[in-house]
Amino acid sequence: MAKQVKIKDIAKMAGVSAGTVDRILHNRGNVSAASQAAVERVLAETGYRYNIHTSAVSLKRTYKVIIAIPTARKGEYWGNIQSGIEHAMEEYSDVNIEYEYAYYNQFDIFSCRNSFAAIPDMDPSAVIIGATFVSETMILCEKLDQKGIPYIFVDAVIEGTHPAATYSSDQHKCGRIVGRLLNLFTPRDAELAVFGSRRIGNERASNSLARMAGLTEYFQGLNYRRTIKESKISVLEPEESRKDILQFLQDNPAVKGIAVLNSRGYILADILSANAIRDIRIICFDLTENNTRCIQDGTLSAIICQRPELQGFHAIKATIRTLLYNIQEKNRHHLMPADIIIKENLPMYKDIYAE
Amino acid sequence: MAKQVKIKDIAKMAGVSAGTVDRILHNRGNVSAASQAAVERVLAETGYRYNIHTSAVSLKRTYKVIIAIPTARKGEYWGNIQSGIEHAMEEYSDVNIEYEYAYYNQFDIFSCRNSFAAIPDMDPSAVIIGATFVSETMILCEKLDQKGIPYIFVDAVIEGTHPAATYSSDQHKCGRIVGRLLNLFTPRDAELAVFGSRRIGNERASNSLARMAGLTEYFQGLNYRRTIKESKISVLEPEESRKDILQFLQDNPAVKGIAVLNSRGYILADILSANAIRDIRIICFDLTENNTRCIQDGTLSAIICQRPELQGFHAIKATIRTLLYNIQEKNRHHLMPADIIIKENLPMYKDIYAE
DNA sequence: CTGTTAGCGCATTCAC
DNA sequence: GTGAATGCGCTAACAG
Repeated sequence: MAKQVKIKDIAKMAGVSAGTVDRILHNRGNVSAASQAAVERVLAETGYRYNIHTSAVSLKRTYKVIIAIPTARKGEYWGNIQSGIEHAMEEYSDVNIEYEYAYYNQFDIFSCRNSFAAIPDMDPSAVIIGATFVSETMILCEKLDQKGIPYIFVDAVIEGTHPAATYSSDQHKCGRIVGRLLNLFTPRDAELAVFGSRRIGNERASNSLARMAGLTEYFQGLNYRRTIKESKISVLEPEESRKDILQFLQDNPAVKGIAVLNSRGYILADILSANAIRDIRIICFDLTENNTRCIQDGTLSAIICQRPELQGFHAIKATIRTLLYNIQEKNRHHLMPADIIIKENLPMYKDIYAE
Repeated sequence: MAKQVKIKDIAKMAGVSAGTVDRILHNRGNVSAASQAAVERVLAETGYRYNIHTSAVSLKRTYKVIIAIPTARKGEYWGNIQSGIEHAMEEYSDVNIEYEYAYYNQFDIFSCRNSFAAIPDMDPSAVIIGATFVSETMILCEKLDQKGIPYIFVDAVIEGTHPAATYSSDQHKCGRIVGRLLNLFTPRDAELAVFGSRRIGNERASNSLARMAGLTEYFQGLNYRRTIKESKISVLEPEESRKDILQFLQDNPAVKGIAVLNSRGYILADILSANAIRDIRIICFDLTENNTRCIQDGTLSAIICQRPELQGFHAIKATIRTLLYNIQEKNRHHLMPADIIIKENLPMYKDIYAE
């Protein structure tokens, strides 16, 4: 509870006026090298940080943050990220920050391309990016890099970019967790299966791949072997997908545990219950409304949840830090924990918000 | 992003001056009934909330929060609650809030009694209570009620008190979770055991009891029966406890899964590994340093964690809300989720803090 | 009882 | 280039 240093104190210590300190703090220029050096030394010594809230009162400019994420409904994964974002915006409503969405359809690469193309001209102070399509995201980031506009990733991190911060989960570790849970939920002699997404190149494919690698690694680390089959679910052709899945199960009657490496576990769960198949355990990702329902009625055994609200919430906090204190943070990559959700602890997660 | 209403706007709308609005906002008195009514109506209509940060700039008084919790080291349960508290205090350092600890020894009822007795005379604006001993806590709360000092519970909620907010977990549900995990980790024909604390009346006994009830209920709900033995661990007499435990295991060789209903699972784990007993699965509570170590080396199978940092963090936020906006919140009881931590997701939880 | 004024930490504007 | 002056939302002290 040491008394906070004020801008006037800094000015006095450096032998200049408050105005000069302010010019340096927000590098507005028009400062002599001598003053610059003197003030910066005092700034470093004291570790001074101005009060963003009182600053906001007199600050004229307002920052505009573009949120580039897929469209989603309330209870879905991206909807939860959005909730966290809006929650944080509300909490920091006294800071002069506006935001605007640049939505895109996560199943449509052209929609993403269009949406992202418009962003650099929206005059953003910063951009929060929920990346789905790798090359589209890289193109956007390159433009932002050129303009010196900071960007922050949620959910996934795209290699080769220069984000100011990232909030995501270690998908490889998530894959290991799924492996362990499958192992727990099924007898050792049962066969297992992994379901990915049908389409490649889009839809957080990199996440799915990392999860797959982790899962595979987990089973390789065991001192015994388990049989693991592979198949896919197609969201776009549900009827065909349904037939494929039933055929797969008929062909592989020994499969008693299935990992779905995305949020569509409920689709599989619904198909199984519609066909009165009750002895197959399913694990998938993301605490969406549909998955919640299936956990409750027991058709889904576990969900891995990566705290989307918290990701959104933190992304805004990081944005504010980046824009207001213009310092580079040492640890830019923040990993969310992977919560294991089963029927017994599900109710405790339902009302919990970001912060 | 609707433009915020300011105190001057309220004054204009109600036909009074800003000074009068301020007097009403902080019920400082010296206001006519007519003005009071007019302003309150506008306040309600607009849903106005003053900016606590700019307020703090001109506010003379400073609030003093007493933190009444058990002493603990950094990595322990109460240490984590304390981290959350200090983290929040740092984040809100611009608001005029001071804090002071009123520590007590969670194993010594007299220490608690002494510590709590001094609190009402410390001139607190609010008190955050980590309750261990029920009657001592009730006595304190009664005094605080009389003085009109708000208090907030973390970790446990004591019945018959009137807290402004509570942050805890549903211990009964936690017990069910432990039951489910025990069931998953052990073969159906194995016997199970539950270890509580030796001393009664203290040490979050109410938490342990609720956990026990939930666990029992879980096993009663199964359509088959499992044998569950009971025993205790004594922290105060470790050597004797060690012998008791080994004796217990010798007497009950069929026991292959043990639930420890508090944070001392590592004690049991250490005893088992010292005696080269490897086929017993242990589950306990709280992500302390010792338990972390045992999860890592595999001697502990799972931990239930109730986000102590988050509890502490939220307790401070609630304190600030209570003191600064003096409104009663509808939902005073906030339940933390119970995270299931196993070897595979442990590393993801290690660095995560409150917010 | 009430409106006015000064001042908090800060950003901005404007003389110098 | 720089300091002094003004205003932001708010509280506090003062005069009526």
